[in-house]
Amino acid sequence: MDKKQENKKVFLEIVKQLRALIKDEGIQPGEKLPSERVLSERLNVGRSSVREALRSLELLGLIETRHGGGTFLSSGQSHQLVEILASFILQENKSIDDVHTTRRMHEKEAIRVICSNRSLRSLPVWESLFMKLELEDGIIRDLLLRELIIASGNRLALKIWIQLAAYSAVPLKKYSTKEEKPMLQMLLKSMQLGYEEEALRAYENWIRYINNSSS
Amino acid sequence: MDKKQENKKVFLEIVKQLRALIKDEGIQPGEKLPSERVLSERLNVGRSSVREALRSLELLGLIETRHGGGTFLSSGQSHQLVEILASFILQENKSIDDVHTTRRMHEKEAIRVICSNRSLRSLPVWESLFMKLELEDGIIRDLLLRELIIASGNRLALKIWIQLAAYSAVPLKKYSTKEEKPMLQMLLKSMQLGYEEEALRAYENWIRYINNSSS
DNA sequence: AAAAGAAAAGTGGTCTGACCACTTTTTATA
DNA sequence: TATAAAAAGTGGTCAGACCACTTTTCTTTT
Repeated sequence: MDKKQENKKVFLEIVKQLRALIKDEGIQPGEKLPSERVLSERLNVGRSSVREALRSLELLGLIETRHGGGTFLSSGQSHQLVEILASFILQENKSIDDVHTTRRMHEKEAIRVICSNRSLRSLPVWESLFMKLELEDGIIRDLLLRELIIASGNRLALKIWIQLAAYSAVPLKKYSTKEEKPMLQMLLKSMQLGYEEEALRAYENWIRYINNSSS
Repeated sequence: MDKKQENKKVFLEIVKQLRALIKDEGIQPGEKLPSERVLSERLNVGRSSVREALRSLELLGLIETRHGGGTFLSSGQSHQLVEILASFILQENKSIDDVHTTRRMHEKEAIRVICSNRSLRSLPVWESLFMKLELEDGIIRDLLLRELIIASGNRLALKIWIQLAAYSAVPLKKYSTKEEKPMLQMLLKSMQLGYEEEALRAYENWIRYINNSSS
């Protein structure tokens, strides 16, 4: 009775073999994969089966496809996944708020992590951003936030954050305004000094400002 | 020069149409979708194209397929996505730590949210869990954590957390031991009273205990 | 010889038809 | 009525064909 339910799913097997091939071949992100016809021959399966596997990986954002050009291992982030999630999983209205909230959670956590770690606090990138704020008119908001996530050292969190950011991106006003400068400076300085509460407060103020100014 | 780069991707168009069809038809989770051949006819595309779209949705866990039986709207959550993430995205060793860290971040954030909201603090589920701790030998650890995430009200965070929890699940010792009881009681009580710092401290202690006892 | 243009080869995108394996439904039989 | 057999329905896979687009190669022109 207790049948083991041998999960056959040949289609998933191809995905697995593709992964092995990529590893064995040492294909790096951005590089080209063998053509569908070659893969079909190499794996001893039909081309349509190969395509079904490739299409799935494409939806996940793991590969990129150029008509007439070839198939490539994805280098950067993708927004396919988030679009699908958006349309299928997140059907309710509240979902957009959730994306926003979750995104902010990652950012706050990154600030906490950085504040509590001395070597992260003294990363040269903060001083660099501080200077940039002083010299230039504004900086790209997401750029600063991405640096925070990167510095926190959690690559999975970065992956997730990129997806969330891609979805909740604000079309207008990507650059910070003059009004934001003191808040951002406060955030960076507090962080460099390890003042967690003040850094978070500055962050909250900033986000509040962004939300109000965009509405 | 500023070409809009009209994203054509016919393959994604089919996914979109499938979604519309599901909505229009009012197909509920667990129910059957039209057959591939019918879909092919209905959407005016080849069967192979339909399959490519379906395979992608299957990999995402949004549909389930039974050989000879049909295609069904997925009811519960799936673990395909997490497996793919595990094998493709999370290749490094550090990645397991990242999953753990990210998961804990979600849990901590949930605690913060609950503590800072009066109606969430006074949810009957906490008292119920408190009682259960008193009466029974132990409770399922993830059960309590899931309640936290659910209560925090962020459905996206819940989705993500479920995936992370599925991946980082500890095989042994799913149930809490006697030693954990005071920590959990402390966590619940602090939370009910809105003592954020104490709740977080209790949580940290508990997690630390779990990590030590499982290693 | 170098540059420009044209042809060829390579590659993904899609469709059709066929056959197999499995499940569900219908029909025929005991 | 119950059981068994046949049929229909459905997903799984493959092969071939054609199209659209890109890259490479070759030819022509300057």
